[in-house]
Amino acid sequence: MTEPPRRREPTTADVARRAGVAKATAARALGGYGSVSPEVRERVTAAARALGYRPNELARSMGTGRSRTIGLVVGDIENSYFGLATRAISEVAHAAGYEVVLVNTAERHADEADAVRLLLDKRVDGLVVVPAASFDAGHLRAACATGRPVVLLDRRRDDVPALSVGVDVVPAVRELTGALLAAGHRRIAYLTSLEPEFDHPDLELISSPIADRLLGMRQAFAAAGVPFADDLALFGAHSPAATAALVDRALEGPDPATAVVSSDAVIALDVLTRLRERGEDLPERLSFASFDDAPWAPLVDPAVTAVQQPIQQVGAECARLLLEQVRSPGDGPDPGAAPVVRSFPARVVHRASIGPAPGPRR
Amino acid sequence: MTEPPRRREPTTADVARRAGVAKATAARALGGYGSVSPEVRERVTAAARALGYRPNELARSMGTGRSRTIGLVVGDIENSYFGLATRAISEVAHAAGYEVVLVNTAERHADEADAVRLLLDKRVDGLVVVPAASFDAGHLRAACATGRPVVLLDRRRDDVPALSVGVDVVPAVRELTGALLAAGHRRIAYLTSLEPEFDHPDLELISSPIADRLLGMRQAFAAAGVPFADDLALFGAHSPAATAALVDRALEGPDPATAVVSSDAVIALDVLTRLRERGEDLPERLSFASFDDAPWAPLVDPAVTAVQQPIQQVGAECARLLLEQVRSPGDGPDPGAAPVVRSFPARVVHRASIGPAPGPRR
DNA sequence: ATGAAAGCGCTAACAG
DNA sequence: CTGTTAGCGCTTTCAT
Repeated sequence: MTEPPRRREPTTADVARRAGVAKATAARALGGYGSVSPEVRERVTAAARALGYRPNELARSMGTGRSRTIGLVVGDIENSYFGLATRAISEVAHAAGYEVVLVNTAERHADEADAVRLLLDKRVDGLVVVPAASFDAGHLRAACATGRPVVLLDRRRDDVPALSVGVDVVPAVRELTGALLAAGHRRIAYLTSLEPEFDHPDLELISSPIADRLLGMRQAFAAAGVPFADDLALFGAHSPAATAALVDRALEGPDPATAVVSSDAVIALDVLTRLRERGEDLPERLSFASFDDAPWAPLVDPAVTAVQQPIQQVGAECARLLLEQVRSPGDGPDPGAAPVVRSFPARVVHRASIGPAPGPRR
Repeated sequence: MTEPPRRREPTTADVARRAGVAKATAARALGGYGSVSPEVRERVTAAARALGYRPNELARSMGTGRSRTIGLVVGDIENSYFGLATRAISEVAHAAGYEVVLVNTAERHADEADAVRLLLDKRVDGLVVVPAASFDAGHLRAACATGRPVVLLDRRRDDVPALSVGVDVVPAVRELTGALLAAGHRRIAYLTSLEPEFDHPDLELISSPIADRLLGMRQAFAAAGVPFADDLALFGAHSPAATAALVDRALEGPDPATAVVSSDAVIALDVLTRLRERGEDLPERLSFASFDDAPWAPLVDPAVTAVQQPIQQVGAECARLLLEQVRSPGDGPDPGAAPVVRSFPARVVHRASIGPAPGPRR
């Protein structure tokens, strides 16, 4: 039934021999370049089929210098936010005949740098990176310097000459915060998984999405003429336990939060779990909202108000822009020019988890 | 600051010239094989650093015949079940110095076949595939025939000489179904996204996980001496609308279901949404359970009883077995031998969504 | 349109 | 230990 497993895979030379033509001719017919007479092409493809020939893409890439592969470096695929982005990117890439090499860095900067280097060594034609929070972007600048296109996903870096595609959350955050302020909340906690070491004046550089969220909150407070106290901007929600501790911190002490906002859907789950454990009354005595409108948000009790971010559009656009550059080399942004940023607007989905601020507790 | 962007990337030859040694010597020092005197090695690495040399992995792979890359073909990464598997696989692979090329097939058989072929053409060292439901596994057999190791994830195929790693759900399904039967349920609906065309005697071949679920249910019914009516095994829950329609079908008619079980967490969300819309009383008048214990399962109301599947372990083991074969070529299973299967047990997490079967409705 | 031959950047086999 | 010489399988001149 099955043909005897050949030790050596057939090459263009084998096909050429069998078809009685020169190696180059066979290669042309097989590779679909140059020109071959219909008759010869037919003979060659027949020989190829008979031999079970398959092109060696490695060799092909070596000759052409293009691998039809793009690299994707993400902090955490199991966060469905990035899962959706990954899906959109690979969809677009695949439609254009490109493959995606995925590297998960667990948000570790060193792994990210290694990944970028290795992908470049593997000669990917372009790179999509979700940069982990870090002061150092040398690896990204180095990547750009190779001349291969790089696109930043979800996070901007002013110090990297690459375009970036993300979500414009500021207006949505303003709206959300405004709604909370209008409901009488003054003490609003914000939880992010970002490490406390990054709670730093250069936050905009280190993690633009977090900076944007904080910026939107500040703007809303300012518009309402309410002083913004950033003692409730809580960093380090990277695990259920850590998040629980931060929730406790927000809800205890002399001037506790009356509303909690989580920076993504993963944290939201941990926050909600902790709030249940504490027996908090939502939305009567405590309000809650989350970034990322997860599919379960409408189903929990109370249904969670969320900032919905069009991450699939972001991913798709990212891939499109990258492939555009991949196809027209030298078209990348000048290392000197201002970084180009494209963003898609987020919107607030109002649900039941926000209520009027309660009177003093107990 | 930044060195002027070189048009041509430096090669071993450039490094060799600058270090005043032969190309092969430089290559040895850089590639970490053969033997070089410490002194020469130092000189070479210095030259490499000065030139900003980076190895061309493509060329390296071409010479060695190994790409240190494995292919991963999955139906749907945005389903966090496979997202977790992907994460585990890439973790293990990465730790072993392997990269992962990911292809999403949207469960389309043709895309899967193309992906497998293309990955082999790109000379991946091995392949992890979650085979989409299909009668035809020719592409997988062809992959095995190349001699490169292939491991099947989550789904078995008796007609493919590859090992497979999955979840043993049968005992858990028996337990879950037994619990429902003990609670008095007789009409239990099961919803799967598998297309109705696959509701076929060869289900075991087409999609072993679905076959297993049905098998476990049948066993539990048999053990309870209750006839199993498979008119409630509902296929085609591939979209919110389709799922809603199936829920309606299960809950209407002369002999409606009193319990619903969904085949995965994505479907669970759609089912719950529809049940809300219909105003069903859970768990008083209707019971519900799901495969995949999603993180939100404890948070919805009522908390969802679920079959928890150790997909991360499965993914990790899959990668381990694959890499083991990758490293010892010729160690793969004989095409003739019985396929090797490794599986990890699922367990039932009992929560509030299952209650006693109600009396007649209305 | 086809053939011959020269690379792509590296590894590998063989001398010295 | 180091240099020389071939490849790996394909693309790409350059002739013819």
